[in-house]
Amino acid sequence: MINIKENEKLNTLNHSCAHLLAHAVKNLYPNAKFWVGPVIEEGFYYDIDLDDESISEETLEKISKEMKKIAKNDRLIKRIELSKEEALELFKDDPYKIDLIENMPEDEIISAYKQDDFIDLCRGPHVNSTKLLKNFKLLKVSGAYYKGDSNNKVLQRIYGICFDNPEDLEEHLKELEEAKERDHRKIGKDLEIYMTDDLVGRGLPMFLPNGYIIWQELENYIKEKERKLDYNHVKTPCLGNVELYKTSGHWDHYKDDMFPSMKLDNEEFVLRPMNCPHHMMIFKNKLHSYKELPIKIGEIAPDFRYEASGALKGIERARHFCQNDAHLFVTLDQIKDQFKEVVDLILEVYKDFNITNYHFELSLRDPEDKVKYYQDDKMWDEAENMLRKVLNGIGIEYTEKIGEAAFYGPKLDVQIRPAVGNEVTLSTCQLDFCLPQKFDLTYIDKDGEKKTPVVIHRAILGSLDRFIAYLLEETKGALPLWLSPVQVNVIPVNNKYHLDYAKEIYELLREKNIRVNLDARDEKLGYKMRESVTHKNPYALIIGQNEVDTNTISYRKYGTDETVNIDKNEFIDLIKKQIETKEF
RNA sequence: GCCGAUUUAGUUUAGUGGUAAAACAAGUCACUCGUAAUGAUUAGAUGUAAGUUCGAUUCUUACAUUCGGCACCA
Repeated sequence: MINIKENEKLNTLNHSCAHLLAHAVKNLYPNAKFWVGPVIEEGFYYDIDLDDESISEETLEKISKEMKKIAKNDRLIKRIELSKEEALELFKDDPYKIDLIENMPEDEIISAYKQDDFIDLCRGPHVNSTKLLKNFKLLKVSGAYYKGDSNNKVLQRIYGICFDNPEDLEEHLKELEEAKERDHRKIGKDLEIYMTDDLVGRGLPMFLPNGYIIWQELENYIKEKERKLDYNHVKTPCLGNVELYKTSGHWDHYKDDMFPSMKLDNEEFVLRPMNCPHHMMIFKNKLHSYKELPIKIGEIAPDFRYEASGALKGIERARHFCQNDAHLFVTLDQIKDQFKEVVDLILEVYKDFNITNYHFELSLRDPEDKVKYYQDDKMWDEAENMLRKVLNGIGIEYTEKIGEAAFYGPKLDVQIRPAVGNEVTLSTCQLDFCLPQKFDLTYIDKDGEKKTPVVIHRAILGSLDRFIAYLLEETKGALPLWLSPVQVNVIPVNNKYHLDYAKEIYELLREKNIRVNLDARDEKLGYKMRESVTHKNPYALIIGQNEVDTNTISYRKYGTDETVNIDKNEFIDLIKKQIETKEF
């Protein structure tokens, strides 16, 4: 997908198109006031204040027509330079522009661009005529909070994109349509991976047999990796006493995002939103020597969060999800190695799944934010610097994000972009000096003194739910053999003559623990082949007279159209090997 | 949660202020078939609750769902 922002030519074009949009809106809504209209990766948008009026998708058509009309008239786009004082005078009726201008440095030369009678404050640059702005499309309209703050007024945001020729525009629109086909919500429904139901509840997806096979394979896969690294897996309850979360600090920070508490007898419980406190208590269950550290406690743990209704998205973000969670209890000296071990594990897993389209973000606190973050500057500086050092040592590229840290510590996040929508975090690794203190965790050091361990929180597959969403989108539902719900689909050519032999093959594969389906329906081969392909079964076995006569099988691999005739056992060896190596 | 849209059969979609149309899937029957759809046939639907109306699936309102964004994301 093209990145408009980073393409110099298209960036300018889209920027000018945003002005064209504003111009058209001004013509149609003389009272409209304009906030900002930046270029983004996906094109451009403009935030507009229409008082109490809001723009519907129908209105978008009208605006689009008006834009075309202006563009056709070939207006010159002229740059005007102003002093701050002049700018304030020129835009005196527009509080949004005043806001922008007032935040500019005193001596800056302020520029504005004029086309016809429409003038807008802008740094530029722009194309020099509106006639170049022909190949655009207004994509969507939405509300957006002024300055991104949900306490502020909602402005109307219109998104669009502009190209310099109609072919590219059409190509882009086609790509957007194709992305919808890749959406895990569509694939998840088509391939019966998961379902939802209003009666069960909003944001509570249920994994169907196909989905749960993928789930179990992933669970086995990651647990095996973790066992090799001396993780110990535990199983803890999905709810906990409110006091547990008051102790950790989560209650103060997140109580509104948790399912409300339940009071019973003399206790008050909540469904747990994360697992750290439970694992802290497991560490605390007995006295530890420095010799035991690092202690690694892992769990495939179900969590519950009362996500805002607008945030829900299939199995990518739901109100119930299952984390591939672990907490590493380490000494100060071990942080570096253990953190590196986690990052290496992430990289190894990504290689196994052929995940290449991701980037690292180092999420730091915002030192100005005295509410969200646990207040201990020394602790934070120490943790953040240590992370930087480790990351630079490993030599991975990352971008620093201020104000994105957890309340208890900085973290390294791995971000990926789903088929539709915003970037999401897939994996995370967090450094925490805070919770061990709050829970008063200790170990006995070499010198016989009690010391507080440091905790590394980490999730490699993130949540299994989200990871499956990602896999479905990346593979378009054509999962690798080892993850496929049905690995081999056996199709007799003619039930009357070939069903017995097909059954024999079916049983043989089943005995070898291969997930096999026998399509014994009284249908034509073509019909059953078609279904095998639309269900994205990795292998279709064709069993007809040739195969019966020679005691062989014929297979067709998904994505190819050639049929291979092969000995039964040879075929079993072939796919067994593919499954074992987890070929992707 | 906010702004906007959305909701018709198991699924995908059509349509209407007066009997709701189709495809696929499902059932039955016939066909006995070599690599993406054999034919016939049967059954199956207007999210919920109010309102307007002689009459509402269609219009209005509320609620719910889903979608596109915004905000949020331990």
